[in-house]
Amino acid sequence: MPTDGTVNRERILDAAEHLVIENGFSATSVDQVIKAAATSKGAFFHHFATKLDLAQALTTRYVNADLGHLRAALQATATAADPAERVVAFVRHFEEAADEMMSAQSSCLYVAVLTEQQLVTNGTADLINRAIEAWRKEIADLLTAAAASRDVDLDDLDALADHVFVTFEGAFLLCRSTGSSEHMRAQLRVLRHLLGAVLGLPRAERIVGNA
Amino acid sequence: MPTDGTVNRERILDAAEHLVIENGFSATSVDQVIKAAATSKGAFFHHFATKLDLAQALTTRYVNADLGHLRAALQATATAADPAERVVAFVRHFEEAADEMMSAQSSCLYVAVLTEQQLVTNGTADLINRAIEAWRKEIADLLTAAAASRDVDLDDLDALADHVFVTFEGAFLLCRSTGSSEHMRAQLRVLRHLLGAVLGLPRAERIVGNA
DNA sequence: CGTGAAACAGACTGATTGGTCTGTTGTACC
DNA sequence: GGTACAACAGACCAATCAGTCTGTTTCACG
Repeated sequence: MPTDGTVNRERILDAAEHLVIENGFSATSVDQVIKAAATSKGAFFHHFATKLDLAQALTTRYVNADLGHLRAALQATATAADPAERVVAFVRHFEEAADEMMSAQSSCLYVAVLTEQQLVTNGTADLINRAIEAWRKEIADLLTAAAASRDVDLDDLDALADHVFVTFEGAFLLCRSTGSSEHMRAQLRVLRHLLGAVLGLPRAERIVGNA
Repeated sequence: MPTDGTVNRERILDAAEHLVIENGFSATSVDQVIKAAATSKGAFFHHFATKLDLAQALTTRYVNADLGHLRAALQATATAADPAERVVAFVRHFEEAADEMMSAQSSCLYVAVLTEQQLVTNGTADLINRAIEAWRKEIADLLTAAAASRDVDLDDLDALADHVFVTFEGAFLLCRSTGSSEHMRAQLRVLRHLLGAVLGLPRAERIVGNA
């Protein structure tokens, strides 16, 4: 093999991810990506057959990172004694990382992908669905344990679990529109309070100890 | 005046709104809009100076419709006796309209606009911000009344009010990704339960009477 | 040391893009 | 009935687009 191509490929993906999140997929031209990655057309189409291929590769990598964050949060809260408190700690974990996350990216790649029907139908949305299902499953498990230990009845567990994803994506859009990134942390905090309330946690435990 | 131009202008906006929500703004060409509206290039650029002008006009109209829905929901629940129950009724109002809304549009124009930085910086996002602020203000008022009547302490009212917008937008994305529109109603239902819980409504009132 | 293939570089191409320009048509008003 | 102007229609244009093609460099392996 000649020089390791994966290095340049990652550089292209880095540049493309930033541009696509910032401007959208169709609004980002291959030439722009090439320029930002300081590479050439030959290199780009050596690594990606078409521009749609780039979207797939981009999303695959992003989904994997996303699932990494999910696993990290599960691991960080695995030691929690009470299942309901673990749910709260799980959300707080992202709350504490919110500002750093928002300074690294102004929005979410999922938003850019799901905006364009061509990316939804070409299979890129399926990659995102895998992430959505993973979040749903893991959070539903956390909620099941919490509901059981507190003896509360949560009538649509999957939908409640999905609400975490919904909050993330909605908060990303709120941040974009207003131009202020602090909404992410604020919305995660709201989510934490709401989940605490529905799980019957005492108010003091919900309010105190903010990130 | 010759034949009323506003009729054709509205036809162009209708066609553009559908295409932009479905495919995104940059992925929608002026030629596509012209074809869908069964009109000509001359007509298009007679009504809109540039393509970005179309985005502004599109968003202005969409925001006004959005604010109309907000006002309608406020009016429909104005008769509610208890302020906390009005909050729940307010959300249920959208819950009942969710399926119809999702069959009319597969996503939200706000998502398409906020995806592209060029639209955020050119002032189109400011139009959306007006809508966001209106929702925040009205819902914060509802929540203030509800919190007072129930003697509960909601520590960040604006953020909690914003969570309604966040839920809508996040649910739109969830629907797009999964391809199933029922998530909108489900997420609004989750929102209703969560708000009911944080306002201290008895569980029976939260669960019973689903849309 | 030669050879084959991966990893580029960049000139080139046909199609599409947003936008312009030159008309033509309809009609309100004098 | 002339005239002025809004409301179109559609040919046209330069720029940009995704993608191709022909080379050149680099290196593992025999």
